[in-house]
Amino acid sequence: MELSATAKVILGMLAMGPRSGYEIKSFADHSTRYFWTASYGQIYPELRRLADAGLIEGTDEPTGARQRTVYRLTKAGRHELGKWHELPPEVFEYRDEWMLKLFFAGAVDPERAAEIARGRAELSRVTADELREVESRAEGNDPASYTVLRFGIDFNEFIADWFERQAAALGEGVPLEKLEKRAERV
Amino acid sequence: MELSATAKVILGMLAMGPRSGYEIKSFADHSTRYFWTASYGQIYPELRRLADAGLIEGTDEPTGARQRTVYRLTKAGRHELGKWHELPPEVFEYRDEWMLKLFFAGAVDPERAAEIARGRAELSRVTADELREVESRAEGNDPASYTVLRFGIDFNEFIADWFERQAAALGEGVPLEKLEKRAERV
DNA sequence: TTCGCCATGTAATGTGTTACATGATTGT
DNA sequence: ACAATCATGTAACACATTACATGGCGAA
Repeated sequence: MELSATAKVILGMLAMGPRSGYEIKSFADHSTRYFWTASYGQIYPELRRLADAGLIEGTDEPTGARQRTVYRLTKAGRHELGKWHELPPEVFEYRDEWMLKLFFAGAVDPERAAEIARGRAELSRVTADELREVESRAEGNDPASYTVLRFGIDFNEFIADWFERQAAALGEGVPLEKLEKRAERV
Repeated sequence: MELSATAKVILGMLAMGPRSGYEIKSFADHSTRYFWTASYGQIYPELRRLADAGLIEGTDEPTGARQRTVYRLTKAGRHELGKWHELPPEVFEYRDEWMLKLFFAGAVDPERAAEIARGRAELSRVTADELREVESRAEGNDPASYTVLRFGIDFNEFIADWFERQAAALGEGVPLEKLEKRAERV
């Protein structure tokens, strides 16, 4: 059975414990979203498909009159998740508009190159800060998921440092002190 | 005017010089594909749309009886490209199945974590080698596009080194970072 | 003559986001 | 009473890949 992108994240999260669709989404927004997103428009229909296929099962657990369905893995679901997990990963997608603009800068507007590099550095600096926030709130992480988080932090810091150096090298009319201040923040 | 993802790469490449759809595709396959892909199914329809909108114009330049249409930017196209280039970049997408599997390894199969980390390292090592190949064939790169290439190499090497270290640590059941922090505290 | 490359294009299918729509509960 | 959050779901639209389909050219 072929699992959709959203099925993979749903099954994985249910392996960590029973959850509602809403909880899957909000957990994803604080964890996997940096490398694997999921939207309601995908989650709810997929939850239904997975239940129809017998990989998960939902039980009604309302809060007062507020409807709520909590899903958990079935034996078949756990088996399917295990089969997927054993397979060599295949999906790797990276699309970065900063890189595209920088790539064309020479033919479009060479003066802009350093500015783009600085912007890219800043983006990764902000992302690293967000991830450090996630890290400070995380409790009892197992080694593997902590590794993923740590990778996010280190790799974004690497990118930020790298492009700050390049922005200086690509040389433009930004006062040096501004670059230096940014470098000090590391 | 809103440019589609494919319009951006087409316009940028035509700014470097006139090209056929086929040439745009093969150039993209050797340059932007690492951060911005384009397929024939998008390129040819988009070429028609851009020509209809007056941003590019095509002239018939067949090779013998083999049909061939070479496109170049119009004044309006160059203007539109410039407007896009000035805007702060917005698209950043990163989807990595290795990270997803590693993230769930604790709940699915902890023994597999080190293996996934090693696989991820290997993937980036191979990509870095491919990019070094591209670098050796590249001639007369302008500083900005060379920066993009160099970034690809350095960042993939960083990832490969990082995950090789982690694979060793995960093999022992503890991520490196945690060991280091523990050592610092003592 | 066959293979690899040049060259253009369409159709089916899949994937995913965004906006919309509805309504309950909790804390201030 | 209001805002934030909990909670579920659909419809329209956009985007992209893959497979398919066609055919010429040049070299071994």
